[in-house]
This record gives sequence, C-alpha cells and structure tokens, in this order.
Amino acid sequence: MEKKNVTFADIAKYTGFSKTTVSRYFNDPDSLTVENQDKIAEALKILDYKENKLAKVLANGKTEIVGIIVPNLYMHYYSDIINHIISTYEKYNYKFLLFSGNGNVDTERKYIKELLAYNIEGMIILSHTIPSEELASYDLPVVAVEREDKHVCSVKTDNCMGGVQAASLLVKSGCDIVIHVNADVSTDVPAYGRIQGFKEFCESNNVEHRVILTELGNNFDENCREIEKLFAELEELYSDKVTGIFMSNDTHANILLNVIFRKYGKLPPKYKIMGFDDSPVSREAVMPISTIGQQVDVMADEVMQVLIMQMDERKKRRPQPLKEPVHKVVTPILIQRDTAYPINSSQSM
Amino acid sequence: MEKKNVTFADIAKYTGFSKTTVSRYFNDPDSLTVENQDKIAEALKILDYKENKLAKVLANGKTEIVGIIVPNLYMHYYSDIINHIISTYEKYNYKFLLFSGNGNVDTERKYIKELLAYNIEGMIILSHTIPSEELASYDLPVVAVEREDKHVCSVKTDNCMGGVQAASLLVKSGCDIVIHVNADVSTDVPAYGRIQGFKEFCESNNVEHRVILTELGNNFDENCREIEKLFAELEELYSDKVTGIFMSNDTHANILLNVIFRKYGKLPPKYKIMGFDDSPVSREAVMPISTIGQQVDVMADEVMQVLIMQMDERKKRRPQPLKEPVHKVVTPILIQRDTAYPINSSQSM
DNA sequence: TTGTACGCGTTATCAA
DNA sequence: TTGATAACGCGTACAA
Repeated sequence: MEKKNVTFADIAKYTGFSKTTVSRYFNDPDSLTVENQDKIAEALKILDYKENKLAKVLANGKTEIVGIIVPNLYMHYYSDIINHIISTYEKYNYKFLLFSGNGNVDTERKYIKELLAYNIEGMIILSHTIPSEELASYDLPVVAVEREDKHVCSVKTDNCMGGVQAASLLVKSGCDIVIHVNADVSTDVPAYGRIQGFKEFCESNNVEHRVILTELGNNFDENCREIEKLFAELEELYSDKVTGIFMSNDTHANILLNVIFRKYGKLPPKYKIMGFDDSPVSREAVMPISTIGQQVDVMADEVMQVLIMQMDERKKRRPQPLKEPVHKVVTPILIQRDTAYPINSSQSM
Repeated sequence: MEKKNVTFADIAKYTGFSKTTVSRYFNDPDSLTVENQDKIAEALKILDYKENKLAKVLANGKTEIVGIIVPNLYMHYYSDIINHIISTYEKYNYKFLLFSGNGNVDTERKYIKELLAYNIEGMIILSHTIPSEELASYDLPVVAVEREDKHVCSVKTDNCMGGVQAASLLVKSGCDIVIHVNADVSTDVPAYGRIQGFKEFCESNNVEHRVILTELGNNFDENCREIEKLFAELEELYSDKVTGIFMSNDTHANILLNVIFRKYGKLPPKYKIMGFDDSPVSREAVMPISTIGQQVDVMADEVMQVLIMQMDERKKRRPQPLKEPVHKVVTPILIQRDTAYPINSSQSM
C-alpha cells in the first residue's frame, strides 16, 4: 500500500546508468553527454521522480533552511518584516522554520535546540529575550534584527536619524516646543537611539524640547488611559505654545490623536503629532498620521545578505570566522501626512 | 577545523554499548537498566551530544514538519492565525515551514514541491490560489483554512452566523434599515455565507434591508474614495432612517467611520456600523467599532487537530484514508463596542 | 536486556 | 565521461 518514492537507484536501473551519474545529472549536468542528460530527464518524468532533500542534506549537510525566532506575529512590525524575509525565498532559495517566542528564555532556548537538531544553516533573531552573547555561543550564523547585538551580526534601523527626522519635521511644521514620549529603554537597544537623535537635534538647533520617559501600560486600554492623562497634563503646561508630540510608535500616536479628536472634533493647529513605524494604523487613523517608516524590505534583504555571507563562509574548506560582528544600519523614511507637515507646504485633507 | 558532531557511534564507543542501545535510550529507555541509562546519560553530557533529526527522519520518515502557505502576513487576519498556529508547537510539537504566496499559482506549486522535497507530514493552506481538487491530488494530509475546501479537510468560521449576528445587533441598536456592503464573492468561499446569513436574518424577521455587492478597490486610497462615494449615496437615499451598515471587514468599517466623523465630528445616532474580523483597527478607531471576531485560537487548534488526525492515520500500518473530507466550523464572536449596541444597554464612551 | 546488520536516499572519493 | 563504494546518523528486524 505504501507507495515507495522513486529514488536514484530506480532511475539508475531504468536508464542503465549508476546512481552516481544520476546524481551528477542534478549537480553537474554538463559532465554528462547531452544524450545521456536527455535519457535521464526522460526517466525522471516517466517514473515521476520527486527529489528528497533530506537525503541530500544528510549527505552534504546543506539544509537550505534558516530558523527564525520572533516574539510574536501579532504586532504589525514583526509580521511585516517576517513577510519580507520569507519572501526572499524567491531570491535566495532559503526556506524558513518559524518559531514564535513567548518571552520565556527557556522556551526560546528549546526552540534553538530544535532548530539545531534540524541542521539549520543560520538563525534570524527578532526576539529580545536571549542575550547576544549566548546567541554567539551557538557557533552558527546569526543575524539579530532591531535588538541588542553586541556579539552577533545585526540589521537595524538608524533610530537616531529617525529621532532627528521626527524632531525636524515637528519644528518645520511650526512647533514652539517638541516633546518625545517613550519608554525608559535600555541604552543597548536600538530604540534608545531615537531618544538620542531627538535630543541632539533639539539641542544643536536650540529648540525648546522635553523627553518624557514613562511606561504607558501593557495593553491597549492601559495605553488609552495613560495617554489621556498625559495629554491633560500637557494641555495645562503648554497652553500657549504650538506643541509637537513625537510618540514612540504609531499605536500610541493614534491613541493621542483620538483623544484630541474626541475633545475637539479635529486636530487643532496648535498640535502636531508624529508616530513611528508606519504601521497600518497610521494610515487608517481619522487623520493620516505623519510617521517614521522603517524600510522593511531593505532590512529583510540586508538580513539575508549578512546571513548568507556567514553561511557561505562556512561552506568553504577553510572557513574564516568573522573577527567582528557586522552591523548594518538602514535609513528610515520620513512620511509626511496630515498630523505634521511643513507649514508652507500644501497638504491633503 | 570542522568540528564533527557527536553521534551514537561516539556514545557507543565511549560507553562500550552498541549504537542500538544508545538509540533505545532515546526511543524506549525502559528497555535498559537504570544504571545503563545513567551511563549513557552521562556520556551524552560529557561528549555534548546534539540530536540530529534529519538522520532520524531519513531512517523513519517522520519530519514533524508541517508546511504552511499563506497569501501574505501583511494582513492582520493572516498573521494572527499563523501566530496561533505556530504557537501550537508547544502543544503538538510540529514545526512549521512557512511560505508566503504571491497569488501566482505556479509559484505556489513550486512551494508545494519544495515542501514535499523536505518530506513534510502535512500542509496548511490559507492561500486561495490553488483549487482544493489539486491540493487533494498531492496525496498528503491537508487542511484548508477559510477558503474553498470541496476536496480537502478544512476549518472555517461560521460566516453565516456572523452575518446573522451583525444584522441582529444592528436591528437591536435601533436601525430602520440595515445594509450589507461586500464584494461579489463566489458562492464556494466561506465569506459568501456572511451575505446569506445577513439576508436570511432580515427576511425571516421582516427587516428592511439591502445588500450592496461592489468592488471597493484594491488599496487603501481606492477604498477611501469608493466608500466616500458610497456613503454620499446612502445619505441621500435614507436620510430619514436610522441606518445600520455592515461592512465586509474592519478596515472598511473604519474608513466609513472616519468619513462620517470628518463630516459630523462624531458618529450621529442615525448611523450604526458593524465591521468584521476584530482586527486591531476596530479597537484603535476614533470610536471602537462593533464587529464580528473569528475565534482564531480555536481555529488554529482545530486546524492542528484535523491535520494531526490525518497524519496519525498515515503512520498506522494499514492507513485508512478519509472517505470524505472533514469540515470544521467555528462559531464567531459578536463584539459589541461603540458603533452599534443594543439601544437599552449602557455603553462606554 | 543487548548486539548485529542492514536500510533510508543522497553525495563524495577515488578509480577506470 | 562514468561507475563502485563508502560515508552521512539513525531506526529496526532479527538474533543472541
């Protein structure tokens, strides 16, 4: 009943060649005469041969599989970049075994162990739970994405420039004071650069500014409450100034926008808002939100290039491990929409 | 330089047992004496053994890998359900090779071929491009999710009930007329049920209703234009009636809400809106949108159960293929928020 | 309870 | 240009 798969042995028997020759047909076709190529090609069709990569892998060690560990796919940023990464299959031919971490270190270690058991050729880590030092110890090509990356290669957005861009647009849109609201992030994660960029731009341009480092809660409802409170405070403090607010992400920017909209029925010219991420909510908001977008497609491609560089090195007879991890930085894109735009430019409504 | 992996042979040599015994340590530990178990356990640690699933698979055929083909991860619905599916790893121990289709049939066929080359045990198909008849022909356990499923097992939401729930809530919230806006979908895709459910509820309850089957465009900007036009028409037609509008998804519902909000600065009591999907935008809107949510977690689990049932059957000595494909239907959840709620209930603002 | 011998389907090595 | 043979690492009859 079990239909056995057709193997090289069957093709060999059918054509009268050896298994070796059949193998060569796939891996170095030009070493056979054209006629013999045709013979084998025909046999493959007639017997309906289907390739078996596992056997191939066992023999030569190349799985063409890359492992990915992502915190979740619920947040748009992650699903977006994963989408781009797995779409590189067309270009680079690597397949992806995907694990969704749950923030638990031991669980994610288990994932890695499992991935190693399948002889994956490399790992892409978007999760933040395992320190890069440990990642490096697995002795496998790794690329960290937008996370702490001291000991491994990485790709990240130029968050500092993002901060500059945001501050700059707010100023151009006529703000007297600009405020950045963010969580009190650790200095070694890329997001910290946003705060730095924001500050540096304001300081070197003598712009009145303020950075508010505060937790806005861990779910949407908490976010709403906290942002409402925050806005109430800001209204009192800066009632006489055109106020630019750079929120840490689009979700928060949108909540702020909604708070204001519910109060005023519109966004008063007194307020300018910037988000970060260019996630769908920034377009879908009552009023399209100006934001900083990561070049997710570029990042995905960089990730694969940095990974492939490492994986290819390992395939050489005398691999030379990298002396220092490579860190790629991708420029973010300023996206002007309706909540902040240069005062003398026309803008859609 | 190449550090060879430790194999059963090494463990065997070290402990003085045979490879077979080492193998048994993993697959049937109780067949060894406790002391010998300990001996091997220790050797494994000392030599730092790492399991090699590929070799195992080549020997016994069980990859514990399931292939997934999804249209994209950009849309929240897909990333959400994929997230839940891959999270079942904890429960069922299957790993997932993920491909993102691009709507091209040949490309997706190539994906399937690749998946088969890795001896995957089953496939989960969310993409709509390949007809179920062809999927069935691959002679591999398959589960289709929320798509045409005539010839393969499937899991889908009870769209009909979703339509009923939406219409019902709109009526309860005081509408004189209820309108359903949807694309002119084919009768064999689950989404068609929504239209049916909506109609049936209205007819059997003598509710004035209308179904508008129209294309709203293929991108956000087109959507906005079309929905704006649509709303203008509806305003003229039903100016004297409390109008309930059930949009085909939350994104469209949100756009409609925004159109209304920009015009009135609020949602006039004259209008009630329902979305579908419970996607993030429905919560993040200026006004939380009432919607119909799919029980994505339940669906993910059902998917795996239906798949595992088929995969387990194949592992038996005398597998009995299913006579008829199994179709699981999951009840949707009515989510009352602020754009439609029973008139005599209190509601948050 | 443990071991021997072979198979899984391919690639690599060496020889012809 | 082609072939024979030995890996790759593990599971599984079958034997002891």
